[in-house]
Amino acid sequence: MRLVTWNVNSIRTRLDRVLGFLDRSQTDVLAIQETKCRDDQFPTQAFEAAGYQVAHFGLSQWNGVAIASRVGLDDVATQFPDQPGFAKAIIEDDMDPLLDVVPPVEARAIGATCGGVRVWSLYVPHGRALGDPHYTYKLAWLEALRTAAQTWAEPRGPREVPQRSEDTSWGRGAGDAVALMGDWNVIPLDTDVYNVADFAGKTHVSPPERAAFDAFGKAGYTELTRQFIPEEHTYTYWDYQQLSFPRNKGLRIDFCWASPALASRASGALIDREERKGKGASDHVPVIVDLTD
DNA sequence: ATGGTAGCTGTGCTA
Repeated sequence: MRLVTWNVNSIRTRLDRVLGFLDRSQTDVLAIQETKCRDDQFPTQAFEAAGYQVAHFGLSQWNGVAIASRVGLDDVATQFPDQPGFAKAIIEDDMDPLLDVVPPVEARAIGATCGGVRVWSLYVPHGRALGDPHYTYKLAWLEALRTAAQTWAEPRGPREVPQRSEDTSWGRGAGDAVALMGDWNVIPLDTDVYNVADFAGKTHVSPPERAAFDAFGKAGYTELTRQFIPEEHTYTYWDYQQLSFPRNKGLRIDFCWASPALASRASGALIDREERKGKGASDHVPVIVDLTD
């Protein structure tokens, strides 16, 4: 089975390129970020015509996440447990604080079960600047996700031991097969950026962000693209500005953390750098993970 | 020389 994550930077602008990719890539499940539209604006029919079921969560022109699958799509969730919201949105949306003091959850996470794998399409908050409220939000968001992910990876209780011999998942000794895929907006290693000195004092490389990212590893997850693509200066994103792609001034910020039950099935990973070329490219490229059946 | 790109029901915000 082939899983892919891709920040498309507007699904409506990128629809032809996304459908073209699906047509030639043998993708079974595509986790999409930054659809930049509401649910009623999402091109569901185009995906269905291509043979994919699709679930989308979008509230405005910002963020927006989706999962497209040709191996089933069940039990859709549009937020993870205790996912923080962002307080600034209360002010901007002119909501009555007496009626709703809880910051609204943004459209940054969607989960669905596809072909037996619990897939999450995740768009981690950017952070904007060290000390910005959005930076605090980013760290809280990652911590809440890690807490939830840890429970998903735990071995299941005795009552959930499968009774049917053909269900081999229990034999792997771990919980659900979970794929946490998306744009993590964290540069985990100094060698994941063209020149780390340019990021001094900025987001994406700060020790708290890197610790929040590495915490998934401490929770038992494996980052599959690192496992199969250890080469330094291998990027998944290039800014639109200043000829970043021709100059290969990129960042590695799109990843797939796999629970133990999923990691044991991983057979390879690819970063489709070709998708950054030509007119109308997203600033991110598809990141591909392959699993044995 | 403080620019530059792209997308969004946008005259600014987000990345």
